[in-house]
Amino acid sequence: MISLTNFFSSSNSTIIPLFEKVLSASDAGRIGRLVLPKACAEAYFPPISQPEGLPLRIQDVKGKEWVFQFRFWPNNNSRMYVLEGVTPCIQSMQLQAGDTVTFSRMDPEGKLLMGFRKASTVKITQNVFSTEPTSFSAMPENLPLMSGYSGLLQSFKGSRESSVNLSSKHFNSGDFSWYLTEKNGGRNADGAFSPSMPVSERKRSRNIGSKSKRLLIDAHDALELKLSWEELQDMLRPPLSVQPTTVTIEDQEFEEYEFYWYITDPREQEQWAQCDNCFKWRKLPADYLLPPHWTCQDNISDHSRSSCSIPDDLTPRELENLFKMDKDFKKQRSAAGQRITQAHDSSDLDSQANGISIAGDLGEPGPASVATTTKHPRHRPGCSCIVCIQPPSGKGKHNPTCTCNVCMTVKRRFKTLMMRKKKRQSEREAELGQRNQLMWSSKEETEVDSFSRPVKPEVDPSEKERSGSETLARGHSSYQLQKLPEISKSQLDLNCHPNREDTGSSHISMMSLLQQACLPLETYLRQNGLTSLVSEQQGSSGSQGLPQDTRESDLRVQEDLCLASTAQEQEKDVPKENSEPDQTGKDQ
DNA sequence: AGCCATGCACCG
DNA sequence: CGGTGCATGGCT
Repeated sequence: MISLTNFFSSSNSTIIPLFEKVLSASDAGRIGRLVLPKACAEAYFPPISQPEGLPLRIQDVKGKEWVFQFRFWPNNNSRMYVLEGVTPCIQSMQLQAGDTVTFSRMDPEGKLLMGFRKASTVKITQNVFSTEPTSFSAMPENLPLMSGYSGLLQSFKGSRESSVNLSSKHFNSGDFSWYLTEKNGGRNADGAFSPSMPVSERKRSRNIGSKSKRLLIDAHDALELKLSWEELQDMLRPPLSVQPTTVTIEDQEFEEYEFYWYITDPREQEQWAQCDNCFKWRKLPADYLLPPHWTCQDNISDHSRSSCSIPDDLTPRELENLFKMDKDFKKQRSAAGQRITQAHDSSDLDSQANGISIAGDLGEPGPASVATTTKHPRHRPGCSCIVCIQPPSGKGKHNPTCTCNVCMTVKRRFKTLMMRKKKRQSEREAELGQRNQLMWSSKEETEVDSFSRPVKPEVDPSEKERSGSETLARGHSSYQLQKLPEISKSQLDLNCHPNREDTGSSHISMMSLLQQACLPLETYLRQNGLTSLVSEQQGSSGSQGLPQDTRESDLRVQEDLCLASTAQEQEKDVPKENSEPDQTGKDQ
């Protein structure tokens, strides 16, 4: 079983997916030469000026280290980059033409890693690097990494029993640490391979090639790549040994697991759970797997709050913030979903087949993808309906009367949230009635509007560093928070499309509530602390000056949490270099 | 026009 | 004859 604590524990290594290559017949053939996409080779492998190149040490998924000769041939006025001596490696992986090899780098060591993906199956075919604790960066370096990253994610999913760290702290865009691989030369490769190249592979390989053209995108854009927690949820699956209960409702299949799996923000140390009896919120360790039915008595982690008679851990203000975050978060989430969709090259069959949703380049336009989520055939990456959010690969629609764990949890939490919201609203109205009767009609709206102004003129210096794409997402923050009466009157729709709510209708979906209920409340509720954290990390960047009580500030932090915190870290770690397109990979 | 899969000549 | 380096041509 996955331990999220371990999953997100501190590790000093981060895996940076680099690129992938669909093996051609030539690549998989007995010649032992793997043609590298030129852009990938120049971007991610050490620069070579001589055709002889240099040996590259690359560790495969089993931990075995291979040494390939990375070199090029003059070709016309250009170069053809190849890896020589790949045959034994490809043999050991039992790869053939059409299969995909992925290249990654483990930082800060700079160690090169390679994985693979079989073309014949969408299923998991490999284990992730098993020799030592590793981690995935939550932020691939740039867009073309997507497919490679998906391969790694697939790798990860194949090793769900192991502890893998997801960390973005050590990401260092543009920093190529090749010294290790270059210093350790020597070839140990030879052998043969049996090719069986499907005709279609040509086209697929070309797709990879076309993607590689985007390798050298602005490094700043690369910083915008990140993996949202929703997509992280995609990575989390119950162990294979866990068999879901399959239920068919309205011709749709459901998978229900005993536990409702959900992931918490690793940057948070807690999650929130609500008592089934008293509806109080309790703070729980982040790695606690919340069962569908939970009461204060189950709060074994904090005996001082293991009784319904003990006051709520959740303060009214926190709850208030939670609601105010809702709409904005949906906007952000929707925008992220679109970016995910854009990031999916529609011609990349493998990526589609994998259904890996990765928040990719935020600004680069791309062809609309037809890729669906792994959760629901009609949904798309970024969809945040209950089906797609449901971590354990839930399928199909949940109808309003569904009593599955997920729905029950959401409904329960929704109920309590509604109660609290109503209570708070009535309190406020009563208070306002004493002050000014004229405020009756638009109290809530006024309050909301005061919190939902578009981006302030004064901008956090750190935000100025961000790309326009993120600014765009940020600009979507002019949200319209649903008002409680509308929520109350609305039909709960577990399958509402996220975008649909942005139309401003009174329609409210369970999706938004699920976001509140399923995602760690700490993410929403600890803005101040996180704001402080950001301030600390950025030192004298000036963000400390932001009033922590400002909702917009909170909202930005909220967005940062979901989309930009890693980028902030990058900016902190590499303040200058990352603002320029990376040229280190260029040939000298 | 550039990339890349693959053909093929040359060389040991 | 197999490996190496380069050339060719399809494809985008």
